[in-house]
Amino acid sequence: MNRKPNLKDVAELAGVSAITVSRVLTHPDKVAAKSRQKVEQAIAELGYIRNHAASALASNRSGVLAVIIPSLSNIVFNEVLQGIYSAVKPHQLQVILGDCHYSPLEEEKLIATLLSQAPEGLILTGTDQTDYARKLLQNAGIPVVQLMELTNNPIDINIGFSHFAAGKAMTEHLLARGYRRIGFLGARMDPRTQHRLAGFRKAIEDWNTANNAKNSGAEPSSARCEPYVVTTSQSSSIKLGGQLLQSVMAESAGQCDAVFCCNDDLALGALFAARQMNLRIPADLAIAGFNDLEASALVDPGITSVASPRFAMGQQAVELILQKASGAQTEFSPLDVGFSIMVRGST
Amino acid sequence: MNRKPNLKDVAELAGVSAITVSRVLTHPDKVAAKSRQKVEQAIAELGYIRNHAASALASNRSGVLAVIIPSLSNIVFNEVLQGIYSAVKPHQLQVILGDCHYSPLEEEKLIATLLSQAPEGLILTGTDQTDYARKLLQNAGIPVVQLMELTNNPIDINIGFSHFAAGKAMTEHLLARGYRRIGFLGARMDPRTQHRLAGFRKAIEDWNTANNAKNSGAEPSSARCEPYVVTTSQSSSIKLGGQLLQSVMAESAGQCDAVFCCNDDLALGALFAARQMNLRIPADLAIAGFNDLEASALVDPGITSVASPRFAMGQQAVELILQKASGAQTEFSPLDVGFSIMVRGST
DNA sequence: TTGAAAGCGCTACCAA
DNA sequence: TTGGTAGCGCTTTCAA
Repeated sequence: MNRKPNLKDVAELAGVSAITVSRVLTHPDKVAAKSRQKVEQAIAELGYIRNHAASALASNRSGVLAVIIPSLSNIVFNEVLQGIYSAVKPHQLQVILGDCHYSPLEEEKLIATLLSQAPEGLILTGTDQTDYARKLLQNAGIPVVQLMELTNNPIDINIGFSHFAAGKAMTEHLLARGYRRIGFLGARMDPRTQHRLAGFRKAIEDWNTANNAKNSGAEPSSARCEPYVVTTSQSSSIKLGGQLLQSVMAESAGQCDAVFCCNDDLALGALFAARQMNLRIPADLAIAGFNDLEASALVDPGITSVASPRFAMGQQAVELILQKASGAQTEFSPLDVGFSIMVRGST
Repeated sequence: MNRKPNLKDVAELAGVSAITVSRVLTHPDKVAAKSRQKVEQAIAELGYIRNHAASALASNRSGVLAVIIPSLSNIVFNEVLQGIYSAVKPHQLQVILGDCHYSPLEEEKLIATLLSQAPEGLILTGTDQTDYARKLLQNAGIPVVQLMELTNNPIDINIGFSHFAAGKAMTEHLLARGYRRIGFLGARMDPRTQHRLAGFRKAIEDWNTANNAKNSGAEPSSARCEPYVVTTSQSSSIKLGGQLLQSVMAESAGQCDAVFCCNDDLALGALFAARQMNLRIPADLAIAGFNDLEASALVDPGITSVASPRFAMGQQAVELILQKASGAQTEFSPLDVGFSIMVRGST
């Protein structure tokens, strides 16, 4: 026989019926030890591998979890993925992964494609899906997680933290440290980056308001905090961080005394460039980042950054999907996993 | 109607037969424009999504490409993945990805699992599969790529470069620069790392032999090159690079004048640690790495490193799989993509 | 604990 | 260009 063996072949060899073989594969404990042994031996002998498509069709369970991330090159999503894989492991689930390159339209297409696999659940990054994508997902009848970021209008399950609050908190940290001419370096400007920028602006606005109130009458100009915002749609890289630092220095006529980088890649690039410009850090220039990458803690000085539980978010996403899929009627209000500011020498 | 619409529903609504709808989905050009339009409208109206399992079962084509990498956290494999995804895009293929954590046994299990999806092809990292895994793959009757590394006994298609040659070439570079007390810092010690180490040893052995021949009679000890090898099975990280540098300095009683790190993470860590030890680079200590990460070019001094075409390897793997799957009888001898040494300030 | 029959939703094959 | 028929390999349901 040359074709691949199927259930029936195994059954014949083992001297049982096909369904018994099927049971050995899915509920081994519901089969008598004797039969099970015979079946297992037949499987080994034939090198039988169960046909997933047939199994999925008959059982209406695909055993597939779909995941869409915005970028394969950004290590941040790798950590989320690791969490997802670690949580998936004990359950018989395969992950199919899509990369939407930060594009909601690509994401929409991917969703349509991935849904045809009838996944048990779907994990998305961010909360900015197209209307059509939302509709597709609502009709799909499977648990959906929007990860990394919070929204008050989730499709289904929502796990993340407020990038606005994080951006605001980091800016407040810089203000508290006495920096008053603060630059914001932003690349790619995806929604989460924009929220960080909004938080940055709000913190400065609040500070200026509060400060004006105190010093009313006095010359306000010297007491104001001056924001310098430099952004680009280019995708983020270490190198770009150095370039953006030069831009902000040019724009501020060298007055900028701190930069808040929308991620740690930019921050590292800014740090390297600042060294070459002979700026002392943090005396001449403070540098803050976002994501708390390993390198940020190890460069000298260490870069102050925003940490968030990425691995745990990935795990939670899987767990909540499985809970929901198994019919638990728990209410999943948006789940805020929080963030923390890792203060280091750069600020 | 509450259940999900199927082909038949679409067919009825469009006033055609089921098979015509199927054709619209797979070979739209083989259907009259008029019918096609009706069908497409019906699909949109019902929000129909084709059942992949049924399609795969009936057609015996899964539309799935299986990929196994040793680590999700190592950015090196991300670049390979990006190549794979970019090549897969124009073809209707979904990627299912497994992470075997550098373990051949986990890899074997993953192979068995992934094969049940009847993938059109399978991409593996490295050439160190278990015997059972090899047997599974040989019986699977699908194109298999072993990527990243060369072997003279490939399972099927083999694309990569010689890590031995690269390790040797880098060491020769250090020797040519005049370094004589060279350390090798190795972490995780997967097969490719071991080949790099073997290349390191060979280069030094060759050099000592050649040198002995020239200076026969003279005091050989001062003319010998001294290798210091420090390895650990811990997984690689920037931080670990600093620790290993300290070990090699301790072991060599501070005599070590160059370190070849098995990857750039270690090299970065070594660089940061060397700075804190007030070592001038490359005067007091040369540092060489492997993989040519972005940061290696941007730190000061830049880290000399081995570059390889990772993105292109991923692409090629997909392309050769598709070629082979479509019956092209090309002979695929191991494909050496080569490497290059990026010389920078650190050496 | 085991088995027989039916059918999941789609596509290959052939015929019109 | 279109359609009818059959069947992919498995699991569900029900009965023994």
